[in-house]
Amino acid sequence: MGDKLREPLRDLAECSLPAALEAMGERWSFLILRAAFNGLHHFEEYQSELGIARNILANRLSRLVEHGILKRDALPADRRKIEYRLTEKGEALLPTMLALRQWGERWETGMPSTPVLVDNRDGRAIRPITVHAWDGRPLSKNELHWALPEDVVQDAPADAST
Amino acid sequence: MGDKLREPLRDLAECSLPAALEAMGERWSFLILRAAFNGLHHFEEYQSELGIARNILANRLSRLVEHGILKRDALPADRRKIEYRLTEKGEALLPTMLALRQWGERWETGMPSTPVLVDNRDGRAIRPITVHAWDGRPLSKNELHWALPEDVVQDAPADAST
DNA sequence: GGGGATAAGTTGCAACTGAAAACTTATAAG
DNA sequence: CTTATAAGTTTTCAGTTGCAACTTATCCCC
Repeated sequence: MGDKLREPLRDLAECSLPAALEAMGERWSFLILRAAFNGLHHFEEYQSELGIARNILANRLSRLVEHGILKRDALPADRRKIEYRLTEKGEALLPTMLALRQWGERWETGMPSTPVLVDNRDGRAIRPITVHAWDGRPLSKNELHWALPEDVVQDAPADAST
Repeated sequence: MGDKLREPLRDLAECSLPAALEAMGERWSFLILRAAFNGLHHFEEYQSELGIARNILANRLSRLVEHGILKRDALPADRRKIEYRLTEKGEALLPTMLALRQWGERWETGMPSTPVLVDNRDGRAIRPITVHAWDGRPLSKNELHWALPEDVVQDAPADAST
C-alpha cells in the first residue's frame, strides 16, 4: 500500500461528499426523496406514507427546499395545499438513490423492491448502477485506482500509444 | 389509513432503501466508508483524518462491522493494531458513494474532488454514474417510469418487433 | 525489565437533535 | 356558520453527539 495511495488522503477534506451529506445526510432525507420520486407531493401524503413525525417532516421538507432539492408551491386551486416537487437538482439524485436501493436489495433484503424503475422503450427493468470508464466500458474494482487531479489523463481523442 | 390501492405508492414500505439506510444512514457512515476506500485502515487514522469524536468513531466502526461492511482484524505483527477493511459488501457501496460525491461536485461544491477515481487502462477519470437500460443505453429521466413487478418485462433475448 | 509512547478503545457529562401528541391557523366544503 | 382538511407549530421528553479525560494492552528503547 504505497504512499501513492496515501497521498490523496491529505486532501480528503476537499471531497464533495461532506457537502452532499450536508444536504442529504439526515435520517429521513432519502426516504422523502424516494417518496417524491414516486409521485408524492403533499405534506399529509408524506406523513401518512412514511409515518414520520410531523415536526420532523416539516423540518426536513424546509431543509430540502432550502437546499434546492424540492421546490415549494402553494396551489391556486386549493390554497390550503402546498405542493412539494423535485427540482432538477433533486432529480439528479436518482442515480444515488437507485444505487443505494439496489445495494439494499442485493446485500440486505435479498429481494427486489417495488415499484421497479423501467425503461419506457422496452418495459424492462434498468440495470444495476455501476462504474463506467470514459469510453463506456463497465469497470470492476480491480480496474480502478485513485489519482490526484494533475495525474489524470484529460479527455481528448487518445493518441498516446503507451 | 390506506384503503384504495394507489398504484406503486402503497408498496413503498417494501422498498430496500430503509434497509440500506439502516446500515449506512448515520451521519459519519459514508465518510468512514470513503476513508476506507481511500486506504485508511486504523482507528487513529480515521480519527485524525475525519476529526470525529473517538466514542462515535468506535460506535460507527463496530456498527459497520456488525453490518458486514467492514471486517475487523487484529494484526499479528503489532497486536495493539486493529485493521478495519472493506468486505465485498462494503466495496459494493462504491457506486453509491461515487454517485453521491459526483452529485455534490455538480450541485453543491461546483468543483471536482480529490482524489479522483480513474481507469487503470487509460488513466482517465470515470464517467458520471447514470442509469442504464437493460441493453446498456444510458437513460434520462423522461425515458423511465415506475412499474409494479408483475408488469415488468422479464429478461429474455429480445425479439421485440416493436 | 522499567519508562515512556502508541493504539484502541471506554466513561462521564453537557449540549444538541429526534419523536409523539396535542394545539394552531388558514382555507374549503356543505 | 359549522365542520373538515391541510400544513404546519409547540410542548415535552427520550435519545444521540461530542468533548475531554481515563483505561488497558502492547510495543520500543536503553
